[in-house]
Amino acid sequence: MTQISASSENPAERRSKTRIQKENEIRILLAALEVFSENGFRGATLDRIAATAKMSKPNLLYYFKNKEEIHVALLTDLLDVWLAPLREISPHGEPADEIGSYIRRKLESSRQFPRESRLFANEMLAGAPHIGDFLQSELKQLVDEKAAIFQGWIDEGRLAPCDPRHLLFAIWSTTQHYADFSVQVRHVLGLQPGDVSYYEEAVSMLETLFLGRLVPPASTD
Amino acid sequence: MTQISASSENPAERRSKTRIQKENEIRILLAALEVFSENGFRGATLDRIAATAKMSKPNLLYYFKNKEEIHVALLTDLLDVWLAPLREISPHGEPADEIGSYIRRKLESSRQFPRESRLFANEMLAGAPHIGDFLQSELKQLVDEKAAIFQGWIDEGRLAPCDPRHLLFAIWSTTQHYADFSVQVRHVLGLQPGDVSYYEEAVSMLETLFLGRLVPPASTD
DNA sequence: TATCATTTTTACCGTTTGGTCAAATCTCTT
DNA sequence: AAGAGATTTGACCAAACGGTAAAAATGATA
Repeated sequence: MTQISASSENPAERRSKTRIQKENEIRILLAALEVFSENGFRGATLDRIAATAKMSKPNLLYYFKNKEEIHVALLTDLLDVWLAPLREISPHGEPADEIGSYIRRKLESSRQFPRESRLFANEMLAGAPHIGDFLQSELKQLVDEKAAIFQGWIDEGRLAPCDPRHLLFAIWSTTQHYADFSVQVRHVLGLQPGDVSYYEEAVSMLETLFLGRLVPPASTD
Repeated sequence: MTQISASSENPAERRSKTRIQKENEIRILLAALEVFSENGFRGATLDRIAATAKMSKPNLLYYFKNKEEIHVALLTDLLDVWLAPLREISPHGEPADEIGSYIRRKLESSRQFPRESRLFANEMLAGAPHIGDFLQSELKQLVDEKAAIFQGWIDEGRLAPCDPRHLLFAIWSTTQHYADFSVQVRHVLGLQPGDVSYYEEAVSMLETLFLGRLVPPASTD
């Protein structure tokens, strides 16, 4: 159903979680994901989360001590999902293979977890008040590491000279766009609300863009 | 200072706007842009907007009859800014020139109007409740028109075969990313809060990506 | 089935929110 | 300098907000 892990520890000092506790924490996190990802932290309300979870507000607060704790629990789960595709980039493969499969993993992640992607986007737009530290430490470190791999390829002439970190930005933005701006994508393509058929076209476009030559040299005839 | 036009008509049936009216509407819209772009529509409050505009809340509501009217006024101004760079794409230029200058215009727009970009992004994440019509009609129409230009270039072999609308998505996402996710960009690059020096690198990266050949064919030696 | 811990609900609290109203103040014109 | 219209404010309201307390209901276990 989802990767949400119910890893909070609110009804504190409990040895192990009861059946009901595990179920309800997941129900709450799923509802909160829905609400936070659409309205951001400030725009979300406990009443809406409780209603979405089909649960009374005080009952919800029995499992999480306040609004922020729910948000943090969601973001914590999210960051693993976010980093996973990036970790897999290997220095040993061909640049085209590595970049290609990274794009496919990110697109797949967008398709599978659009709400998680929008949750992340909302946090960014708000200035990353809750995950600023993560961005500066964990993410920066991983980016530096992977950027070094790209730089190695550039030095060997296997990748066009470019700023590797900006290459990553380009991959992130193009792939996440299909989750974060799905409304726009659907409206422009004239698709129905639930329709996500555009993902196949997206794969093809981004492979052309990142791996092929989009614009051939101008002919002079 | 900005392109905000103070084009609302709230203190209704007034023939022409007074000096004070024009000034205050702009003050309000600037403050609202600040607040809406960070927190989205639901996350923004009239109190915060009023405080940012250094104005009492009832005074603010003297100029705009409610929260939504301010938001709509902002979005209306915004859509012109958003479309402007797209309108300029001409079928008569070289693909590389047209796409290249479109990218530069969009990046420049991101640098000049980051808050407008985030306002737009917030509206998308919330499911475009206020500009769904615009997306389906005006934007779709313009996209279809420009996509036809791209398709013409593809048919003439001057552009790699690809879905032109997805090419536009790729340009939008990569360029807007620098405004919408500027926090992430800065944290990953290790820059200070106000620093937007990365825009030059961005231009260079996106020109390589869209106009050059990023990944050369694998050598077999 | 009695017991105890867990879970859920009802009733509530103080604050914030979007918004109104009427009185007070200011600005512009004459 | 006076009057009319434009602007601003303080006081207020009902609803929504995040959150609490304690009792009631349920579940697990013996």
